[in-house]
Amino acid sequence: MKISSRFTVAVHILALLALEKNAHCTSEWIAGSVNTNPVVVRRVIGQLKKAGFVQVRPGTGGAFLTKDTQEITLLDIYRAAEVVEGGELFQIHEHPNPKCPVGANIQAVLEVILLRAQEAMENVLREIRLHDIVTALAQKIEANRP
Amino acid sequence: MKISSRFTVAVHILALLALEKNAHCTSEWIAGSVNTNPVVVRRVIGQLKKAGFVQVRPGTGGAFLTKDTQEITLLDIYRAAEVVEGGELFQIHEHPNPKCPVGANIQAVLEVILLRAQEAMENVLREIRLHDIVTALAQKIEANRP
DNA sequence: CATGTTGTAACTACAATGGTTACAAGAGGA
DNA sequence: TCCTCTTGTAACCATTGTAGTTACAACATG
Repeated sequence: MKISSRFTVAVHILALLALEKNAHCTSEWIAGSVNTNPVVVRRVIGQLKKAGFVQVRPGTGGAFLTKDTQEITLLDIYRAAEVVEGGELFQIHEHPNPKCPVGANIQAVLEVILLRAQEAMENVLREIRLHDIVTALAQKIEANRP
Repeated sequence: MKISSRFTVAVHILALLALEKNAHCTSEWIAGSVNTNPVVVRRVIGQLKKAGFVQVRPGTGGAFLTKDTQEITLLDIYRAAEVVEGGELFQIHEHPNPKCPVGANIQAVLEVILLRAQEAMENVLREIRLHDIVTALAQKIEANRP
């Protein structure tokens, strides 16, 4: 099972808000860029609000960033999107037989190793900031200009 | 969504085969240690067979390792268990709007970063061998002896 | 030949995902 | 004031993966 696309959708949304500061970023408009349903966008934005990354103008609508793009790492977004329950990437099979020497100890042995693997992945995400994404996007956009 | 416990079940099974070389390791017996259904065990063993890590005695039954525990890394087992389709950990949302500058470029930008994160995780798994698991288990078993 | 095991199919229950419709509530403009 | 637009949320749906279960033909060995 892959990590839910909620994460990359969240990154997409935040990058959009950063690059289109002056647009009226409604869920409908954002959904047009992501190519999904406005409600899906609102759900993700709800999580980004909870994380304190964005706000939404009441009534008239439109989301905007409330943090500097340097202050948001991909790991922050990953956590905000809640794509892995409890933050634990690996699922260790539960209730192995405690009367079997292997069953009694396998969990403890695996736990430390798999946590290390998870942290290695998260450390890469921690090193990337929204600012880096936006910069890379701006470069590509510039390069593709006719 | 977490990574399927098929992976840790596979590690459990292989460790069991390594530590209990002389036992008659039927799917029923293994299932007793993992605490699951024999058919679940047979399915995982089927994948481990495909990967060339084990064989099963025809007729009489019982699985056994066909590789040295030093030759099997956790990454090998992870791949054999096929816990993430296509080997790609992150799912990038498909078909963003190519007419939007962000939509047209976000996939390319994310792809390289997320692949890097995935590889960091896999590199940790690659460093651990079944032998290390078995050694750690043996130590814990010894320590817990009354 | 009887026994025990495997491999596989088929079915189930359950959960997460992503999409969709619907609608009350709120803010601002005409 | 009323109309319009947007949001937040609930509810529902189809799809998919997971993990467990039953059932059974095929097969080797004692």
